[in-house]
Amino acid sequence: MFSKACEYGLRAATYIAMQSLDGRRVSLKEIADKIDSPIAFTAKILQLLSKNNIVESVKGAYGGFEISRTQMDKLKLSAIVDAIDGDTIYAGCGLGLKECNADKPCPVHSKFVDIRNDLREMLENTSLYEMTAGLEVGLTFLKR
Amino acid sequence: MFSKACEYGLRAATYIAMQSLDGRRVSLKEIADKIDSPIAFTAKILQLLSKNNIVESVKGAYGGFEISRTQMDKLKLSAIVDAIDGDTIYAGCGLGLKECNADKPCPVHSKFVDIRNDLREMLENTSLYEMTAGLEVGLTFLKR
DNA sequence: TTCTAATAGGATAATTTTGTCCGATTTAAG
DNA sequence: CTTAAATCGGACAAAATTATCCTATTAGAA
Ligand code: FES
Ligand code: FES
Repeated sequence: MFSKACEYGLRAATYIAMQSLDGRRVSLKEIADKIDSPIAFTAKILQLLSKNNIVESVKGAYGGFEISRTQMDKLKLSAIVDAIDGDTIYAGCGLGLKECNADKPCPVHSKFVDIRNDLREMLENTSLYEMTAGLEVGLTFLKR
Repeated sequence: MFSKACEYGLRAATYIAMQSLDGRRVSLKEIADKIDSPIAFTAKILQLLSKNNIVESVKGAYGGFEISRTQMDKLKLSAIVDAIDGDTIYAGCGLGLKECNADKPCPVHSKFVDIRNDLREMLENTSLYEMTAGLEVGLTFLKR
């Protein structure tokens, strides 16, 4: 569904948000450990999220990553997916035609757009703050 | 969403089904041309579909690929996706945890399963025969 | 029987994605 | 000022996916 990079990005942002709620800035090392991701690869993804103003990065000693309380309310999952995977999910045709195009649709188009729209709506309506809700009380997990 | 291989497989099977409706057995070359796919790669995919009894292959001169009328009614898109991409779509977690597991769900699990189930149902309920309907009358396309 | 056109299948190559390494830079503490 | 801990960023490496090439095999037709 999403690329590995995007999956790591979603998990990382969620973990940062959760810790930011407690006022804790977190390091790359801690993030990679808590979401079970390759550390150097995760660094690249966090750089990208930082450039897209999705997470805030602080360099130097005692630095790390954080997300402000107001940001994690406004920030939807779609922003993260857009930043990492681009619009392939929304624009791509289910059968792999160059782009999805209702004027010259592929045979699954009408059924596929419904599913894709549901996915899009879910991503656009789910905030990072919501993502943290179950995590804190141990109902949901970012690693097993 | 699907791998390139799977997209080619779905398009190829659909084209074969459509031609089989007219009693025409089609060659690899024709298929690749009509669905705009790399010929040798498409050959691999058709081998796989043939081994999984999704298409029938006939070797030698005047050979090619075909799908019987009864088969294209029974055959659902899910069979093709299963054969090529396996169960990653159904079993995979939206955030990339090892497997999707309701007992230790990720933060998007509850929302994600609904979308994934819709996709699964669509694939399981759409027959290859249905796929050919719009194609013959020029309402849908396998290439642009 | 021989020729020809087709799929089968193994080996290999190119590309993309994923992942690692290392030095540069930044920043706070001592 | 020096040191230590952290991100940044470029180069590189590994793995997976996509794509190509070539030979073997098959089977119909002349
Ligand atoms: S054209 Fe294929 S999904 Fe829209
Ligand atoms: S556990 Fe993540 S989608 Fe089910």
